[in-house]
Amino acid sequence: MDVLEKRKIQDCLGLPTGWKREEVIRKSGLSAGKTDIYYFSPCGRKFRSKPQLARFLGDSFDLSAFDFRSGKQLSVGARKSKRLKNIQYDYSRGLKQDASLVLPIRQTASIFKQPVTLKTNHAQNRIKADPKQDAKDVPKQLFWEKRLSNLTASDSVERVLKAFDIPDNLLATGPGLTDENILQSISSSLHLSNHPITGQTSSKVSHLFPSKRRGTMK
DNA sequence: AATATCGGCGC
DNA sequence: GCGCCGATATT
Repeated sequence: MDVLEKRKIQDCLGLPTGWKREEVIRKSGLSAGKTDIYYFSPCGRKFRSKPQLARFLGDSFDLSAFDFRSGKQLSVGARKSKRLKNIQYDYSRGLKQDASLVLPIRQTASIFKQPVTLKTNHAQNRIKADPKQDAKDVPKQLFWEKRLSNLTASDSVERVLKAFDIPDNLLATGPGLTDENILQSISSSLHLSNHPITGQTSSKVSHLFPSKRRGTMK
């Protein structure tokens, strides 16, 4: 791997997942030597200015502290200090919400051992298929809705839309679940099933693990 | 036509 | 001086 490639990869570190920053040096003309900065979103779209980036991300993102040229966040102390040696490397703030586009599918792999019961309707088998039990929902990962955290809706010009406000009588009970997670959870429930959508119906504290297990939104 | 590159306006 | 984006070159 050559030096240039290495440099590019280092530029990627610190940027939100999937985003890439490119530095192009002009090699001819009156402005030879000048460098242009480009960003590429996870879906491959190119951005060549901060306003363009802001238009794409929408109003819910604060890019005021983001320096487009350097790709870094301006630290609060950077104003008066000549020494820019140790800048805070927290770019995840500004672009966080738009990060990777991982589909919200179940990702349980076969390498994770799970109990399996073979069921047949053959007369000699003790365990037969139980229609009631089989109709139950397949198990989901706890707080699987968090997989939707980085997904946002876009309008016709690919501008990210701001999420709806939700009624304040809806409360999340899981760790780190935000209002956006709730909205995404409800939306996906509407999309995936015909069943009525309810909030948490069982006790807040599980009788199995009274001290630990918490409920989540259905 | 789409993309890469440079010019140059305007703050 | 420099960011931004239109103009022009390139594929």
